[in-house]
Amino acid sequence: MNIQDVILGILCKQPHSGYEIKRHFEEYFSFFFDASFGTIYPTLSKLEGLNLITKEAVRQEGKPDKNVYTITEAGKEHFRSYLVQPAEKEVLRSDFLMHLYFGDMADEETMNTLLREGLQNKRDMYTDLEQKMNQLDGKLSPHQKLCIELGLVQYKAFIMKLEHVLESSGEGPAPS
Amino acid sequence: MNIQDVILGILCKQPHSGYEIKRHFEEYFSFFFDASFGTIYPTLSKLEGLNLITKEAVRQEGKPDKNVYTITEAGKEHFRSYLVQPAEKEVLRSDFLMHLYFGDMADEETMNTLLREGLQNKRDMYTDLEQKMNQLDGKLSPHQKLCIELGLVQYKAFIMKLEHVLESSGEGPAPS
DNA sequence: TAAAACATGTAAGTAGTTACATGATTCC
DNA sequence: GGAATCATGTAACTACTTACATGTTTTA
Repeated sequence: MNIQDVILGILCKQPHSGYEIKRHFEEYFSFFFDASFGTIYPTLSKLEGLNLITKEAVRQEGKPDKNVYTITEAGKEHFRSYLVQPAEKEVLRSDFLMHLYFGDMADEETMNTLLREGLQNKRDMYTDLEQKMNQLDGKLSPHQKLCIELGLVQYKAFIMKLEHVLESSGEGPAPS
Repeated sequence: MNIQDVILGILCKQPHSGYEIKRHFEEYFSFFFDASFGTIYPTLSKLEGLNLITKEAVRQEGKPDKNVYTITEAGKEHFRSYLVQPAEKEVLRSDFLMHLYFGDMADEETMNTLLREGLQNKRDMYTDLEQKMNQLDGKLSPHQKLCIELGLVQYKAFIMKLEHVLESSGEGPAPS
């Protein structure tokens, strides 16, 4: 998986500008993928050069003009070949877990802060994702809904485990 | 968090060669961090140049010689300053979820394979991690054990959700 | 009139991977 | 003698991020 595949996937459904693609990343799958404008725009140029998408300038009222990209038949074919490949290994990079792993070298105060902030952070992520699912409910395919639900159950498991640990460590109940 | 911090953290406990550091990555935290030899060796040279670690050639019997690196006081100080920083945002990159998200564009057979392979993959990861925890039980600090447990509960939640989905999709019970 | 949102793009740098290259030593 | 493991390193490349640069339009 690289950004090219993801952009082609988004454009399969309907044409979008680079700005809209970035919004799509944030709205629909920020929890398992992200990319910056610094990658999106050059990638769109590259895909256009490969004739996998075409560009069209669109004037807007009340907003600056935008470049809207449409996928070509070759682009769709390219995306289909991505889709039937086996999924690559999932990669997690967690600075929280790294801090926790080396926790014995830090003082108790630092570790308490780490755990509390880690817990609050996951609670916020859970709430955001849940809200997103409720807002988007009608627009989501069953597959897309499952994506979000898989995120939610994993967050929930993490939260419950950490709450349990904080509760039984003599710090009193973790505040909700 | 970058590789430098992680290597310094490992060397805080005891001196290691580059090869041993790679083994440590694989054994103790492959599920939330990884790095290749192509990064480890240049990073060790760089850390040595910064006087954060020192190198010593060690002859071994029955094995090739190795370069063993020891952390300096400056290196320890550097690592401590990493440890008290707030943890960076966790990053997940999941090709499985991306495939699932675009599932409507694939046929049923492809999606079934994806879900089954995704489930089996997580089950394998769960088993590996569980085995590791049991093997390492005596060597692990409570913090380190919690790291692994947080991994396990999240894997478990993913597995249970996917099993439930596969069971109720008329495909018969998912094989264990 | 300033901030926020919309919109596009580039340049420099970071942080890594993969593949290559080499060699010792052990075990089957 | 060949595979596996131990061991180190480099070169080319990939894939990004961050910061910079610019400009429009709306909203408070």
